[in-house]
Parts: sequence; structure tokens; C-alpha cells
Amino acid sequence: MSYQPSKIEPKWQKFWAKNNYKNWHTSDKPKKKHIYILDMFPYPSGEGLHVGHVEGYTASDILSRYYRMKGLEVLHPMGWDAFGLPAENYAIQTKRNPKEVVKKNIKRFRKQLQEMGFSYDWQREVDTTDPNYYKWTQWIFLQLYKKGLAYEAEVPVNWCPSCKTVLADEEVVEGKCDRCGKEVTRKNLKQWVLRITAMADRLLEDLDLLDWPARVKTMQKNWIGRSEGYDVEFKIVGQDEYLKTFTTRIDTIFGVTYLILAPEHPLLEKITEDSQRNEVQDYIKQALQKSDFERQSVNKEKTGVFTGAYVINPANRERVPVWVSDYALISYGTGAVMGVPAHDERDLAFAQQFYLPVKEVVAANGTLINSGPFDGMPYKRAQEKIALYVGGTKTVRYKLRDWVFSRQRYWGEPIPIIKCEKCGLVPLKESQLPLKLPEIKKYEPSGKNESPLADIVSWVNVKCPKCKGPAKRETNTMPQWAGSCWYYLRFVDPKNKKKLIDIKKEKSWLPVDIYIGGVEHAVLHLLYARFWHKFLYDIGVVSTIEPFSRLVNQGIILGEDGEKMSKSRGNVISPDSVIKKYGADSLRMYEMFMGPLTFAKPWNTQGVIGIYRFLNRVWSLINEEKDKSKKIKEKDVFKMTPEAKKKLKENIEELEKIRHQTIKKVTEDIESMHFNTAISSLMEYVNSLYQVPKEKINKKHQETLVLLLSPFAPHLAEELWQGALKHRKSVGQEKWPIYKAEIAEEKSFTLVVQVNSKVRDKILVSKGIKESEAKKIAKNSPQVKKYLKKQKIKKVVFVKDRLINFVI
RNA sequence: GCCCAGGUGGCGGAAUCGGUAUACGCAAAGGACUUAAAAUCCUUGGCUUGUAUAAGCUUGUGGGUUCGAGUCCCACCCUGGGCACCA
Repeated sequence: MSYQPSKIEPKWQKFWAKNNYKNWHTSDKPKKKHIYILDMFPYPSGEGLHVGHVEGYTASDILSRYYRMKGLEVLHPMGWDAFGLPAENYAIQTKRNPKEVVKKNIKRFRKQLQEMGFSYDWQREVDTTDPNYYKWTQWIFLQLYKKGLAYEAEVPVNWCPSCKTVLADEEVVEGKCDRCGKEVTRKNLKQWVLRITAMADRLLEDLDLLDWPARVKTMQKNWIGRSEGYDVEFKIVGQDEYLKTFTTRIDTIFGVTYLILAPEHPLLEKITEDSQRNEVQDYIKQALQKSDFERQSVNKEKTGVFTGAYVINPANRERVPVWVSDYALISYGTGAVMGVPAHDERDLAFAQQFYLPVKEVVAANGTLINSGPFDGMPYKRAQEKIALYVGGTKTVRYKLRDWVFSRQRYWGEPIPIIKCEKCGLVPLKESQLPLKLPEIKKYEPSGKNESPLADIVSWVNVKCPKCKGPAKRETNTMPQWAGSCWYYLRFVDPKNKKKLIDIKKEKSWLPVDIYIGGVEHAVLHLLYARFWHKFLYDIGVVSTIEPFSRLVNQGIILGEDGEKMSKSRGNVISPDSVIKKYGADSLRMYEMFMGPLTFAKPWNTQGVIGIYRFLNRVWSLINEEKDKSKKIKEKDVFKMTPEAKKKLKENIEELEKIRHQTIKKVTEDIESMHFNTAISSLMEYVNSLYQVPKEKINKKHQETLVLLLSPFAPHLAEELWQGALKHRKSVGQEKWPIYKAEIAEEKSFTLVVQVNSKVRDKILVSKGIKESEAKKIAKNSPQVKKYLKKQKIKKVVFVKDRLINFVI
């Protein structure tokens, strides 16, 4: 019989599913050594699983299967991030109810994951749209509200006209909606906002504790954008007002030649001179009409208008003009900037545009000039002194803004707040959770700055829990990210009715040891989840300060043309079609063999076939009858050096050595996540086994091969283990093979003989050979003799167990 | 513009500490088997010169350190990613 994945794979999937996947179920409170291996759970979109999911999920599955065989208890769960725009937009497109659509999509995703042979603990499955789950998402919101970390505010927000909802800053990419690609506009709306800025310092500092890719840490650092500087006030000439500016370079204050206010600055109106009023008002109007993206696009010409007002520079008492320009942002600092064209690129561009003076105050050597009493002082040291001199206050500012948390959409967690005209905002009682999302007929966004929930009179109108008077429910829903902020906690205790998580269980499993997923979540999910986790730590729900100790980003898989996979390009590879042709094992292994996990790699269908061939070779190595085995002709066998060939023929010990070397290599490579080289070494092992007549291969070799292969190609391994090799247990429950270092070690090595650093000969010698002996052997080589001739040897370099170099 | 990562055969990639560059796989060529094809198995394979022994060159480019550099240092070029008026 030949290797037929379409026959054996469903068979073993059924076998694993027995007793609700009992073999992969983990206890709540692990006793032995344990590890929590987590995938970023998918949005169950209508597209189904794609090859990018398969990549990360295969990597984590290999680790999970490996560590189980090493005797660790492994928590490896899966669930569904099913609220939010992708599912809802798909439902609207196909004119169906989001709930039904999601249910169907989840079913399909689950089936696809099971067809990949992923070893999840399906008893811990969670779904963010299940009321038993989002009850706790709402509960966390209530706690945030009680601690003052959730508040309502009228804020300028990003509005997507196509999705008809508010977006978080993180969801806007290059001025466009991250979901649909439409240009985002700006609106002022009353919104729920989470005070993530309160955690800014901790989110920044604790990055040091994490074993994460440096670039993800850098992205978070930049996103938080901490700057230390000073607030400095400038007195307005002829008025009693002061303009407060924020600067990180107070040492350049003697170089201020103008001041800039953002168009939204509250004092602008008041300070503008009548002669300039029309011009300034026109400018403000224009600026406010522009989208954020337009205003902030780079390399654009600077614009601005003089207000007619002057301020006094507190450092040197000079009068400097006040301008309005949209390169000052109202949302950062004080909305007012001191213009120092000599030492700031943007200020220089502005000054050149409007012929404003440029005054140098820091010399090339870094000491101050034209700075009165501070001349000659190094600029760094001058900062504190100047601050004292001009009355500046030390301030820390962040780029990070509070997180706009409400969405005008149906498909999200309802915010558990009641609005009463008399009592104001009244939170629901915990006993009233979950506040279920009502089933409605019309769930398209209305575009009226409200969620479609606002139209459900029977749901919206309630009695105020406090005064019993008429009141209304909050109709906005939570954003996509809410449910994914804490799902990794629920996996540990998915059925707890009384608590979000039992802290004893949390203590034994958290933090997540290995978290695998795409880099696209570097500042969204990963920052929000850290924020919530720290909050839960503060209120005593969890005992750990960070949720994910180690993060690994898989690289994206490109189409066969080397471009990003997309429907419009027509280069999308569907996992289903690959499974159908070559089986899930080939798909898994190919994706791991393509290259390092973290690299971006182009798909190559021929490569899948290569892996398929390899699995066939494994199959026939173990399955074929001995008499039918390769008609090995001694003369045409070997692809190895003559020495190795001889050894293999004469000495089966060589094969045993390779067996131990392979165990060593595969073990080390799995632990360091070098899956591509682990597979290479399995291939080399199989190639070696093919070099010897079948009857010389003992069962030990076959068993080792199957065990080592089992995390990568679990179906094939199970078939061979329980079939041809006649074992009773699942291969996944066997022990991982061990190697002996002394057997794996090579006894001899190829001594490289160089003359003037050029390789002239290679001689097989035993390991540990001494310099004197090596010298003797090397000098005897006819090749080497040719080069040495009568020349005088100036120097001999000997590297133990490697080479000898004669310098002449 | 700034920051980060990376440039190795026709392709994906391998190569602890500076010590045999190109493992493994794909594609290619030749052979065996077959009526034939597919599949399978075997062999070859960086480039140049050469019948061959062999010699020279080769890890983006140019320098440097070293007995010895894919690996370390300097400069430059290119690709990918991130940030982008954050004062």
C-alpha cells in the first residue's frame, strides 16, 4: 500500500477526537513542569483559514507536541475573536445576521484547524461573542469605570464614513480605515474613553522584562512616545494672558524668533489683532476642514498666518510674533510651540517660508552662544539652569492618547451603563451581567453617530436603577479589541461562573510562556492587553504584571509571485486545496521547511511536492516488505565520500551515530524554533537509512524516525507507529527519544591543511590530534609538499580539531 | 527624512567562537526501470579556464584588521519593515 494522506489523516483525527480530545486536555492546576503555548486566536472571517494562520499554528503545535512528549503539561488552547467589524461587514455583505454568520464561520474554522491535526485542548474553547464570556468583558469595563479609568468625553475622533463608526488611532493607517481602506474624517463626538495614558510609564518600563522581538518593543516605545521637557510661559504683550508652550529643548530658548499656535488653540480668538482677524479666521476654517492625514502629510509646504500679537521671551525679554499654523497640534503638549528655526528642522522650514529670522544659540561644539549669562555652557547642562531662570516647569508628555472605546456598531459587547437625566451615568450591578446584545432585524449602521441599538426602544428605555425614573441604556458597543484583551486568562478557567479567573489557577499557568502571532498586532492588541492585564493586577484579579513573557512573530507567506497574497492578484493559496492534494502533514511540514519562522517567504508549490516525496520515502522505509525493498546495487548507491561509504557498509555503528546526532539536532532545533533545519536533519537521516540495505535497518531506527517526525507530521507518525510498528499507544504519548553525547560525537575529523591560508589538502584524522602529529601528517601530503618545496615556514597556525596553516 | 532588520548558486535557504562557503530542498542535466509516459531509484551540479591532474575567482560594492572574514571595523549601494510635523 502506498502513502495516502487522504485516507490516514481523517482516521487519526477521529482517533484524537475521542473523549473530547482527552489526550490534549490539561488540568487546571498542573502538578508537574508545565508550559503555556498560545496562538493569537483568529477572527472567524468568511474567508476561512489561510496559509498564514497555518504557519504560526503549526509552529506552536510542534512545540506543544514536543513538550508533551518531553513530559511537560502543556496548555495549548484555541478560541474565537468573533466580535467586531470583519464579521459584521461580512454579515452585511451577505445579508445575514452576524450571529448566524459567526456561528457558521466558527464551525468552518474549527473543522479546518482539526483537519490540520492541531493538538488543541478543545475543552477550553472560548468565543468572545458568547454571553458567558462577554459577561466578564463587561465586568472588566465596570471595574475600569469604578476606578475612573473609563470616562465619557467629547473628543475629536476618527470617523470612517464607510464603516460608519469611530476608530481608534491605532486603527487608522496612513489616514485610512484599517478595515475598509476608506479615508477617515474627523468629528467631535461624545465617546467612552479608557485612560491608558495613566499606565504609560509602566507600559514603557516593563517592556524591559519581556523576551519580545526588539522591533515590537521599539514600536510600542515609539507609540507611547515619552518625552521629558519643560512647560514655559510667554507673556502676551498688552494683555494679561500667558501662552504656555512645551519644549524638550529649553536650552534653545534664546533662539526663539516666533511662537506657533495650533488652529484649535483656545486663546487664538482672544489674542488676534483686528487687522489680522479675517485672515486668521479664514486660515482656521481651512485647517479644520482638512483631514488629519492631509494636515499631517509630510514634506508638505508649511502654511500659517500672523496673528498680530506678540509675546515676550522670558529668557531675553525680546518681543516675538505669534503665528497660527497647522503644524502645531492641539492634541499634543500645550498646542503652542516655541519656534527655534536654528535648531529645529520644521521651525526652519516655517521660518524660511515666511522670512522669519534664524538665530543660532548652540555652537557646533554643543555649547551655548547668544544666550546671555549661559554662553559657553554645554547645552545639556544649561537646560536645568535656564528652566530655573525662565520659570519653566519640568513636564513629561506622551504621544499616547487615551483609548477611544465606543463604536457605533451593533456587533460588539454592549457597554453596561445606564444614562439617567437625574442621576447621570449609572453602571449596571454586577449581578445584572451579562447585558445581552438584543436580537434585532436591522443591524446595518445608521450613520447617525449612533449604534443601531439606539432604535430598539424596548431595549434602550429602562428604569434608572437608582431613582427608578425613566432612563436610557448606553447604545454604543465596545471595539474589536475588548474581547481579545483578556482571552488568554479565560483559557485557564473557561467555565468559571463566579469569577473571571481563579487566581490560584492563574498563578500556576500565567504568564503565557510562548505567544506566537503576526507582527501586525504590535501596537494594537499587544498594547491594549498589557494595559488591561496591569489593571487586573492592580485590582487583584491576577498575580502577574505582564501577560506574555515571550513573543514570536511569524513572517508572512507571500504568493508564488513573491507578492503579498491577495484576491485581486489571484495568488492566494488555500490550505484546503493543498490538504486535498498532498495532505495536512505535507502542508505543515512544508510551511516549516520554507525557511526561518520569522522570515517573509514566497510560496512554492514544487516545494510542497518535495516534502510530499520525503514523507513517501519515510512511508516506504517503514512499510515496505523487506524482500520488496530497494534493489540496492552496491555500485550505484552512495552519494557520500568514499570513506563514509566504506564505513556505512562495514559498520552499522555509523548509522547508530547518525541516529544519535539526529536526535540531538532535532531536539535542539525544536527548542530554538529552527524548524527548517530540524527537518533538514530528518531528511539527512532518511537519506542515510536509504544508503544501507533494508535488512540492516533495525526497528530502533524506524522508531526513532517516527518519534522525531511526530510533532511535524502527526498523522503519518501515528499511522506508522500504531500500524506498521504495531504499538498500542498514541505516538504523542510516547517519550521523546534521548541521545548519548558520546555516541553522537564524531571520532574523527577532516583536517584542513592550508598553505598561506589557501586550502591545499584535506586529511581524515582522529579527533584530539596534537599539533606536532598534525604537522607531520600534513607535511607528508604530496599536495602540501608541492607548495612548501624549499620555502621557509615562517609560522604554523594550528586550530585543534580543525586545521593547520603553514605561512611561508 | 529618522529608526530597525537584511543582501550567500537559477530559486527557498544552511554555516556556535572569525577556521572546509553553498547543508537540506526545489528547479536542471544524465542514467536505471518501463512498450511508452508518470512515479520511483541512482549520478552530476557555484563561476571561469582546462581532456584531466589542477589552477584562479566567488557570500551587494569599495576599503581595513587578521595567518585566515559570509561572520569583526569603516564608507557606500540596494531591498524589506516601522515611524512620520509629537515641539
